[in-house]
Parts: sequence; C-alpha cells; structure tokens
Amino acid sequence: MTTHVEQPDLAEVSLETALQALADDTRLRIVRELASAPAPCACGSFGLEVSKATRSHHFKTLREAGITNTEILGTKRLVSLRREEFDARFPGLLDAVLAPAAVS
Amino acid sequence: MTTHVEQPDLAEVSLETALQALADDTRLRIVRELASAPAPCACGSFGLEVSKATRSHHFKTLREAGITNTEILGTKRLVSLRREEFDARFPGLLDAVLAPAAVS
DNA sequence: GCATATGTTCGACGAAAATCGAACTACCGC
DNA sequence: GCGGTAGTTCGATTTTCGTCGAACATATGC
Repeated sequence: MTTHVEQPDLAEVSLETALQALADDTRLRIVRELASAPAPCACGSFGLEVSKATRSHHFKTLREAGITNTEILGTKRLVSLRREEFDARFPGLLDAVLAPAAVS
Repeated sequence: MTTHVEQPDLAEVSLETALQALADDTRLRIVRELASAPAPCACGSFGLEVSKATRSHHFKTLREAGITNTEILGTKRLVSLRREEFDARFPGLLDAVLAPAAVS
C-alpha cells in the first residue's frame, strides 16, 4: 500500500504562492515534464542538473504550493500534478504556464 | 506630446521573468488595479503602503517584464497594461492571474 | 544483517530581491 | 526664478531564495 506526503488544502494556497513556485526555471521544467508524463514520476527520474538536496527542495516547494502530489512507494517518491484541484483553484493558470512558447 | 519609457520586446521576455514579476503581492495589486482601471494611472495614484523608491522599483519590474507600458506626461508617469501584446505572448496568463479568487 | 538506492533534513553560503532614506532630475504654475 | 509635485537613481540594509555537502532516515535485495 502507498501513502502520500502531506499536502496543503488548495483553498489555503495563495495566488502569490503559486506564482512564486512556478517562477523558477528548474521547477518549471519539472511541471512541464509532469504534465507530459503519462504516469507519476520518481523525483530522481528528471534530468535535473542539481544536487539531490536542491532537487528535494524544489519538489517540496511545488508540493507546498499545491501544485504536485507525492506518493511514497518504497524508497521512491512518485510525483504527479494535482491537475484538477489546482485548475479548480486557479483556472487557466497551469494551462497558460504549460502553453507552448509563442514565438513571434 | 507624450513619450513613452523604453520597454522590452515581448518576444524577449521569458515566462520565468513574467511569472517572477507577477509573484509579488504589491505588484499583483498594481496589475489588478490597472486591469480594472478605465484609463492609464499615475504611479502615485495607487494606495500602496511602500515608499516611493520601492514603488518606483515595482513599476520598473513590471515594465521590464513586458507587463506594463509607461507614458510620460509632464511630471507624471501614466501606467497601463500591455494587454494585447502580453496576451499574445503568454495566452491566458493575465486572465488566470486576474481571475477572481476561487473560494471553495 | 549489511550494503545499496532514494530522498529528506540540517546548517552554511552566496546571489538575488525588497525595502528605505537621501540626493537628484524634470516639469509645472505662479 | 522659485517652490512644489512626481518619479528616478544610488547606496545600504535586510530578507528571501537557490545551492551544496554531510548526516540522517527508510526501504529493498542479497
């Protein structure tokens, strides 16, 4: 059986917190990868060029901003987007962030 | 005649920069006020509880993120949203940020 | 049990950002 | 010209954030 890591009630996440969490290149990369992944990913499966301490910090930031959910499976943590909940709280925000860059 | 303060080409503004600029309570307040204002506003017309040096800094941040336009009119600076351009660059982002908070 | 794999937590450090007062610039009206 | 108005720029301070190594925790597999 798997448990999940504690996560905030979306109602208590402010827009500022959400934007703050998204306003970082590394975390943006994680969110994009999660959005295109068919299933939850282990933290280590991202090709991030940072130490595991830093990586853990970024995943924590995303989780505490209500953007991701973390399931504990053995020694791994399976991370996924809280798509529906987040969309309900901040309609359109993830879509806008995930939209392909408009090149002019 | 009015001139405008130099502003970036939206194509050169990254999503990260835009999010960074929006991820601040004071600036979020400014953007919301601008969105609901019928006409460009002078910097000083916002009820911000910060010094004018700080205020100037925030307006600069928004301008450099391509979010606002600044017109010089006499001793005043008239600030307005670059709505259409910004929407073209980051579709849906401003809408999401300006959406009324979803209370659950 | 023990080595390994996967993350987290704990300081510490440097870079970046928010804030301010003070000095400065530019313009307006009298 | 002069005083007042509206912002900007500068330097300093404080806070926040990203980053890391090292120590720790926990589960797996042999």
